Amino acid sequence: MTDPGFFQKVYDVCRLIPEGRVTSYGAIAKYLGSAGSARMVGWAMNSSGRMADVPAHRVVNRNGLLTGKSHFGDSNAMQNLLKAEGVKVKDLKVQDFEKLFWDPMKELN
DNA sequence: CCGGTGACTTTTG
DNA sequence: CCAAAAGCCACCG
Repeated sequence: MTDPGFFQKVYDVCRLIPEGRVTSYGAIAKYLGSAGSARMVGWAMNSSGRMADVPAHRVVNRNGLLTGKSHFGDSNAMQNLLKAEGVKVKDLKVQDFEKLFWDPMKELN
């Protein structure tokens, strides 16, 4: 709390993602000031389930591809969650990704 | 302090 | 077009 690490920030940003919107690991990493540590963002999500309930399904890779779906348990879980929020997903890929892309740098400033 | 690790990203072959 | 490698950096033991 007094010493928020990278992970803690990642959780916070993920929870700030509005429904029906998505973002990329790199964007979050960049927002945190550590561009290039995109992998750490994904890794943080891996622990997120144990430390905090984070909508990791709103975070996808740079192509809008649901790369992390494998960690949800079922391949359809992540895709299903996004669809439930109004995000169109096809073949584990976000449709209109550019339109639904939520940039913390821009939105949160 | 050091090494392993990883849900990324980009470049090369 | 598909496959592989490297660069990247923070957390954990």
